[in-house]
Amino acid sequence: MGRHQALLQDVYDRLLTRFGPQRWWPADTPLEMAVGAMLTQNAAWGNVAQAIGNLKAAGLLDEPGAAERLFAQPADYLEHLIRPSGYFRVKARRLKGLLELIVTRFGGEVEAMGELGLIAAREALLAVKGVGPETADSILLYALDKPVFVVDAYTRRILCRHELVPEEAGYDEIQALFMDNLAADPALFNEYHALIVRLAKEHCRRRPACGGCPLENISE
DNA sequence: CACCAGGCAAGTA
DNA sequence: TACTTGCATGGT
Repeated sequence: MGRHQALLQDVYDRLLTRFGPQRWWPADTPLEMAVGAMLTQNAAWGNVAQAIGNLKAAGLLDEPGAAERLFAQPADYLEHLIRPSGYFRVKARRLKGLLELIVTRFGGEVEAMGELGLIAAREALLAVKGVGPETADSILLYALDKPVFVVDAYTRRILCRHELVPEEAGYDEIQALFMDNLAADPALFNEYHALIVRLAKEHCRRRPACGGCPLENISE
């Protein structure tokens, strides 16, 4: 464990006290979670929710057999349904790639990926075009319950602002800060990431300095 | 109107 | 390897 243990725990405690448990990921099934992870890339969640709503209304997320059914749809139909989430042509293609992995290697069951273990599952996910570190880790944590910390743009912004990581820090470096300083607990990582997103949405939207921010005056 | 949102890969030098 | 650009919608 590193030397920022107490600080990161303090930040977590403040966020949890302020906002309460977030109960993430907002999805009914592991497949819906994975689809949402793809669609939310550089997109507002409200738009993603519309896209997911379209998929549900079309019956394409109803288990069992949802992955196979989704995978079987023509590209232009998928594009049409996910259109509100933006980048719809690229995302339809990428979603297809993720579904191919799920269907052909795991019998259409997202959870079955967990049997590979953390390292191998992450590798398999990252091999899919359109799945980068954040998307892979989101699926590992929120669908497979693996102890991985998810780093997103908010996490980076907050850490930089409080000078806990350098501006040029890479994904792995930021992830390591959390994972080297906290117990490898999926429930903790789950809640922590969700709380960071909540903080960013609620508080740090267009505010030069975080007045009244729960993270004011954090120190080592 | 401009700007941004829970990224990622392809193109360029 | 390091930097830049394309992708696209809907809300503020």
